[in-house]
Amino acid sequence: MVNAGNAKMIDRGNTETLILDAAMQVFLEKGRHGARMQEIADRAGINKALLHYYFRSKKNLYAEILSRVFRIFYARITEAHRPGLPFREQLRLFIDVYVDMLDSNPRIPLFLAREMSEGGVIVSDFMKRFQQEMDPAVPDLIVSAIEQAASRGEIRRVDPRHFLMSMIGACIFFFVAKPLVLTIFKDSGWMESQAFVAERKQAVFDLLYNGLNPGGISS
Amino acid sequence: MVNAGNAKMIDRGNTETLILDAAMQVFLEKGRHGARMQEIADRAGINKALLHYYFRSKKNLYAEILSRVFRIFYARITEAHRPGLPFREQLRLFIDVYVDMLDSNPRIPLFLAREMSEGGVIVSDFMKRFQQEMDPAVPDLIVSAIEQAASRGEIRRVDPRHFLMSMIGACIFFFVAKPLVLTIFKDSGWMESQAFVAERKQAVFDLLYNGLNPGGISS
DNA sequence: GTCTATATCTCGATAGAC
DNA sequence: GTCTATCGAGATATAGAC
Repeated sequence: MVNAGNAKMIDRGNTETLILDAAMQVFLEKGRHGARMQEIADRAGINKALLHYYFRSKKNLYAEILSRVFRIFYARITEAHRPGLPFREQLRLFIDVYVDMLDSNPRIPLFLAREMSEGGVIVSDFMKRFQQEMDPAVPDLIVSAIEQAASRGEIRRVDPRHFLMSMIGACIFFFVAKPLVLTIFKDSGWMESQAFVAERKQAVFDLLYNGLNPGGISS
Repeated sequence: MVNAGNAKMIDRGNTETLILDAAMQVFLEKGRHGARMQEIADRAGINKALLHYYFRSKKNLYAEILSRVFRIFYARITEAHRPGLPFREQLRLFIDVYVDMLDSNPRIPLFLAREMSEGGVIVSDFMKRFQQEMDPAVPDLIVSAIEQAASRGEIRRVDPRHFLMSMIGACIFFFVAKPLVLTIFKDSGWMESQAFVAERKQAVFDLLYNGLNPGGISS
């Protein structure tokens, strides 16, 4: 029997990976409380008992997934930083990478939002750890990029922290509130179109970079 | 016994109101699935059975609360529209009212975000109904305010829909991601301070209004 | 209308065979 | 390691007295 190991070839790698993949799907869709261990087992093609064999509890499994999601999230952001770039291009790159990530993982921001609404302690813990391990941390890099650009006179002087919050908010909002936004602008075809994401990026970039124009208005 | 009615005076109004108030608190804190009927009953000072007497099921009660929250949300936005104002002041007023609302109801955006992550169908339905009932609807008012300002040359020409998304995102982000943001900028005192909200409003206004500057850059 | 008591059900977790 | 069968906690919902 040459094909004796066939069944095993389907779960390339081990059962643990199967579980993690299934758990990620379900937790992303249903959230921490909405997710059902039964459904995770089903999607992994195993049974509930095995879940508890590998991960002691649902809580453990969830923490594992949260860590995974956060790592994806954080890794992508890190890629978006190119130290040598002029701020203009740095900003464009950041928005590009960030929005693309959201577009190909549309459940991540919702997942994190749900986590936030339950206190956000776990995510904040990961963030703290990442900030310590990776030195300098990503937010600090962005902050200093803004400060340097202001010193060079490329942009006006702003509080980098406020700018960061505004930028991320502008990038993320659509993906969190999509159903609502779709209702508001009845023209559903627009937002579903291939061109929309590119358009969105451009609009955000224009607004923000223009907003940093040193020849700007006094408030 | 002159005071025979004393007990009733505590629940000013009827039991239904007591329940709704308690339910709103609990649902806002714990969300649809995290909320417990027992806790709602406790906070209302009654027992579980009575909840089901007034509202047939938890789902019903939740829908009632969702409607309530959305009405608050929508009503505040409506107030922020003054047709005659120059766009600059209109924008400032909008940000002011919106951020104030978020600041005094910090759980609302998280609550709505959670709802979104479960599909957002109910909220979208409310939105649809509101848009039909109130004519013209709030989003349309803002959109046309932007278009008129562009026609007058007060601001550059932008897609009002994109601007709206960016603006709301910039206003709302901090309130949704607060725990995470607090971790990122370790300086906790800053964000807890009395001045922070005013500072945040100003930063968003500056960035956005500057971003609409007609003498802006080409992208 | 309001209460106590309880039915019914769902789900996470465990026991124990293989 | 993986399965079947089941326990037990905790939740919504209902029955029925007052």
